[in-house]
Amino acid sequence: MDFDRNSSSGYMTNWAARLFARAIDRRLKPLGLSSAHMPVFFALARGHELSQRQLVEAASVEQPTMASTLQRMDRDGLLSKRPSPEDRRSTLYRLSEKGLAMMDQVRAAGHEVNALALSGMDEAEQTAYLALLAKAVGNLERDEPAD
Amino acid sequence: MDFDRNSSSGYMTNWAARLFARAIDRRLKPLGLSSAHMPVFFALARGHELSQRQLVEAASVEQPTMASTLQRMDRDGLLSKRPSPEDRRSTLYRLSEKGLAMMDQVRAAGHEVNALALSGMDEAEQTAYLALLAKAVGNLERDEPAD
DNA sequence: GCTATTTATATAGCATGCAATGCAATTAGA
DNA sequence: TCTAATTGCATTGCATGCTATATAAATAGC
Repeated sequence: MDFDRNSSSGYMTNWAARLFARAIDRRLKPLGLSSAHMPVFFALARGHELSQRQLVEAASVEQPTMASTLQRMDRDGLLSKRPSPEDRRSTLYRLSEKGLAMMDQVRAAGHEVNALALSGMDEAEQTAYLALLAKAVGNLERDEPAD
Repeated sequence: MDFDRNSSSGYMTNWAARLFARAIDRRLKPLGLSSAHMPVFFALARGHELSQRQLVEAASVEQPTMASTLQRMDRDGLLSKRPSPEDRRSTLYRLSEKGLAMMDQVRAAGHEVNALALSGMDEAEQTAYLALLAKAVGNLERDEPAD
């Protein structure tokens, strides 16, 4: 029996994730933004100020990934930084005026794509979709090497 | 109301997909393989010979993505190529002996990670997981620009 | 048969993500 | 207080994925 991609949860999850990212990217591209910026935007909503470490937690990506995302966002004028007054190793990040001005559109793109992806599912199915993903995430996290 | 990542289907799908890939990569790394190789392996199972175009279809990635995946696999001795006798633009790919010898382990890694991710779900939930992903994929594909 | 279109692939350039490593500042333990 | 461990971050190097573009071969329309 061959491996049928449509019966592989890993393959289907990966495929859906790439389509999600592309759908977001098409909508945010006119703003010079992309899907990787979204967790940073939401974490820094309403003027919140966070360290790189806190942003790593918020986005569940590895530290070097967040480091380069922040570098690009800073390069593009989306962020404002200052050294942490508490810890000389650490930098605190906020959204710049330019970044804050894009928040509504970022939020709208997220809602639009989520709604599109879930269209045709009833309330129970949408809830199940999130619950099953959360279950898979929990299962797979137990396979991750200890922190 | 803030954006809660656990309530965003896009965020959760992306997160699960990254965990899937990492779980696969940890298992295949000793073989010098990774998750991106899997759809190529399965498409070329049992000595099947396919063009780049057919592999693009099988993996649902864009053509330049498949081109560089095949380049790396060829570099690593996993493939055997020959010009298509039918079409002078096209190259046909097969798994090399070395590649074929890894097939069982690739398959095992796939099954193991799928089983892990779905553990704790009953039969109906596992079916629902795949069906809901398929639904989301279908919805998001309708958002893709015309081919 | 000749031109226009389509198709198969290649390439450039970039973003995103990872593991591995190194360094400096902080904290814990004796 | 002094050393050892931990923590926060930067950097390197690479794979994977995308869009945009180019080129050659094949096909279609006339």
